[in-house]
Amino acid sequence: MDDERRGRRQEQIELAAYRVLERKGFAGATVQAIAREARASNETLYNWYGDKTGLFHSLVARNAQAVREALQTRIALQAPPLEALAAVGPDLLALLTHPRAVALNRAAAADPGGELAQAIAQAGRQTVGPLIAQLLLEARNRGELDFDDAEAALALYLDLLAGDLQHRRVIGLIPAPGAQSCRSRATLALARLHALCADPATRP
Amino acid sequence: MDDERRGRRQEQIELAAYRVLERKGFAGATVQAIAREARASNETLYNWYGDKTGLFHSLVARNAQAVREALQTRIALQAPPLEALAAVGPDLLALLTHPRAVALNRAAAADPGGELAQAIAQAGRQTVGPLIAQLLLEARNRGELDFDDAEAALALYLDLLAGDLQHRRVIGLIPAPGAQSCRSRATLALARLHALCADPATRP
DNA sequence: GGCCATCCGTAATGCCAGTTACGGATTCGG
DNA sequence: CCGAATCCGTAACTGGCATTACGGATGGCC
Repeated sequence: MDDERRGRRQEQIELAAYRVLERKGFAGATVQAIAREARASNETLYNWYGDKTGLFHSLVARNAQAVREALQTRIALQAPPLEALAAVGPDLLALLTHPRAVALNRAAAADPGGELAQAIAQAGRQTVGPLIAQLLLEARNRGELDFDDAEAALALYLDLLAGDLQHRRVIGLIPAPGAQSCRSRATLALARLHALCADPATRP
Repeated sequence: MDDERRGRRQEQIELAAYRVLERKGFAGATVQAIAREARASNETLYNWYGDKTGLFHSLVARNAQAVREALQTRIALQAPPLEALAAVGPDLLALLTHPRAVALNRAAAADPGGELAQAIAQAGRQTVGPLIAQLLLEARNRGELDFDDAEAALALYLDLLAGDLQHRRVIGLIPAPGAQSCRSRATLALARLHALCADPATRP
């Protein structure tokens, strides 16, 4: 089997794994259940991923890649940074609260070894953070936003955008917000970021 | 065994359970491990709590009670509501990110039945929400804060205070913030809430 | 075509955890 | 004091899961 065929087969397997994970949760996402859903054998999965943790590592990485591409695609459609941020905010919120992301975060919370958390942290540093921070810096360069510390500005924006929604999704307290809810929350977050940046006492 | 003795014994058992949960995580907090730590027998635990989920239900409830009492004690020491809020903010943030709260939230994330999530939600409705909302309403009554919707004001305050800290704690991305960090974050959250309430465009 | 590597479907192995059961010790109530 | 209930420490039972193994089918290479 050449690399391309194997890549396609792995995608099939990993999409099957997401389905099982979202339907049955981490406890129900046994290697047997995933193998059955993917019509693959245990042996193949262990040969290709090493062990169960290795398989979940790949699930985290693939999802992060998908998130990054979705955000980059949305950002590429807009020229001014604040317009891009206004456009990408709802998308980002929807992705953060999506059943797949929630299921992966739940797996990390349940993972005794802490490895999935590491994988999620690493993926986040290459995904959401830099993209949004770049937009914030460009807006500052154009004099449209004022802040001293880009990291703090990014953190404030995410607090206003998502707040504790991810937490409540992961614990299972709320359903995913709808598209309208994501839009209005993102709009309000941007307005509030703008207002707080304008005042030296509250500026990040 | 009379009720009072049994109550004291149950507290011992539940404190032992917290220790095991915080040390070993949900996967490691087996009924056997908890029984050993508490020097109790399986049979007693099953007689008193029904099953493992029942035991964890009690852990959630006991922690919520402790949180409520800690907040009420802190609030009772202050007279004006904004001063009370300034005093209770750091405490609240420390409690939300405390290893015990994190361990219980992790258990809820890992719990396939969703029952612990329900217990946590129920506890939250009787704990943090009403206490803080009461302070916000009193501040509004004194003309010190302006908002249209108390629920939205409460949500904004919590977003500014805790943001995604709980989420990152539960997933295992960050250690608990120190006391100084809780204080400065709580102070900034209150200043930002004040600023956003003063502007009709950003007011909750 | 033949040989080898790999994948699939299935079975087997070993370990673990939730739960129940048991004998002896302790406590409680009459 | 005696009998019953309950707790403690320990063992047993059952089922499930991660992982490994196996026979047959498939695909690739010479």
